[in-house]
Amino acid sequence: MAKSPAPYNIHDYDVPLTTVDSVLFTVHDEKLKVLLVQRGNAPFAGKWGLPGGFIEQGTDVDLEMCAIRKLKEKTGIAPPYIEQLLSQGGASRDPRGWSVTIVFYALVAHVNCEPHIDSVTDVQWREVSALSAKDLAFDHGQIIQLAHERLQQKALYSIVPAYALPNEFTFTELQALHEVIIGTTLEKKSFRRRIEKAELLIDTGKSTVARGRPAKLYKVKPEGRAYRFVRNLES
Amino acid sequence: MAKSPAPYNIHDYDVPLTTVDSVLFTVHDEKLKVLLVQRGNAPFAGKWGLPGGFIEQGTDVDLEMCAIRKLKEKTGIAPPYIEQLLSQGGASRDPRGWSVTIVFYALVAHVNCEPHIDSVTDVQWREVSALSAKDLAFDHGQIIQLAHERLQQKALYSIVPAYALPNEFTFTELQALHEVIIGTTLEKKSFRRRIEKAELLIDTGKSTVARGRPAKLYKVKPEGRAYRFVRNLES
DNA sequence: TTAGATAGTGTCTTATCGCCACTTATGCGT
DNA sequence: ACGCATAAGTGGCGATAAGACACTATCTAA
Repeated sequence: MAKSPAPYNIHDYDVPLTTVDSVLFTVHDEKLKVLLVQRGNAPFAGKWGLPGGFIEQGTDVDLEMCAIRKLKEKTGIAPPYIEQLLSQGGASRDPRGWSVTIVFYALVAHVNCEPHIDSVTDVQWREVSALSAKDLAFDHGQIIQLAHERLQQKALYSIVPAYALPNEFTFTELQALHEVIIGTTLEKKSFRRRIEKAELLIDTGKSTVARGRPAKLYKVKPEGRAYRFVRNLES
Repeated sequence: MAKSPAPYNIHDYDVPLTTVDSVLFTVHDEKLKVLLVQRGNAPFAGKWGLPGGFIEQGTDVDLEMCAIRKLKEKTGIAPPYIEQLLSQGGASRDPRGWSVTIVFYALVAHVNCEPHIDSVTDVQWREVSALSAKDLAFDHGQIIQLAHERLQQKALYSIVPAYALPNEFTFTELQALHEVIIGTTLEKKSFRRRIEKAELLIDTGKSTVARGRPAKLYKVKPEGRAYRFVRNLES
């Protein structure tokens, strides 16, 4: 327990193996998907797990920046939305010993990272409803389920899921997205009333051109990003 | 980056100084209070901070159990309610280097730990509204504020604050507690409607004896503890 | 010009919430 | 013993919000 102030030695403390992982969601083909990475090293080599890893003490200024760095490496871009989910830690979740993971969940538009992901083989979008916890590394199956439940709450009470859409989107697209996340249909009028009351969207003035009546295009208000925002990809 | 499976050496990894801290709330004299501990060692020796510390890898099975152990050491009992708040981590929050703290918040009835705390000098209940962030160790002032905000949400939408009361309590006591937490008054009828609809309380059949009409005594349903519960102190 | 398709609105009904007065049940002072 | 002060608990009205669903609006394609 000798403790000289300046020279800090990690061996003075009973410190667990600490990592940062993220559950990155997107929606494609009307299905909710999550980004998984095939592990190259033990433990769980060859299995698929969440993107993440060790903190780089010289690079990462805080936990969120660490999570963003890892996601950027795997997808090519920083996600427009990220938030801390929870931390899991215990003696038995990693065969190497006591470990802790700080988990974030994040959203990204599928189109914005498709090219980068298509170019590698060890990173894939996987449908959430088709995942089996026992096929995943560590306790990542359970963590994904927790993240999904949190995202479902967000879909019911906020417009956070909008960050899984391109910058400009229609009301109908947003509703369809929310429906995919929560797994049921929503009333059109009620949905619109709720979103309008929140006043978190800006009418861009533009409209879609397609079969049927044109739909107004909206984007998320910058102030709507009261939660910590990451990077502004809009013009 | 050499990685032999079995022998695990902490120095192979860039691991931060990881600790577990808790924000333990109670209510006494119609004021919301939080448990603080005076630090004996550097950094911030002499300053007051949250109860917590390093994980004991041989003792603690997971993060929550670690938090409970620390609280038991300081108060003499395990809190009837505890939940993870968030994790803070960064390069500059601890002068010793990159550090992470996993923070829990918890509730306890003041009467249940008063004797133990009165017997020591380095543990105190401190009024939340009278705290100044700059007088506290690390970023603990900011963390307490976040915990308070979370508790306020719980007071508006759940009966979690009930765990800061003795096992049996009246509706009026519960309402007064919620009012202290959120800092405003609540409508009696609306409050009762909300609590009754949730069906999380059991009528004990007993009543108070005092001036005025006797009040029914309730306790929290065991199933009301859908959130992870800690220890059942009731008979 | 019209049918089909999709966007967006009007409006009735139903549930919920804030509000406040009223009733109920006790202790206590005289 | 009686009524008054005190605190618990309820009734009920009007405002607001939420669900349901038919209706209108505006485009493309043939």
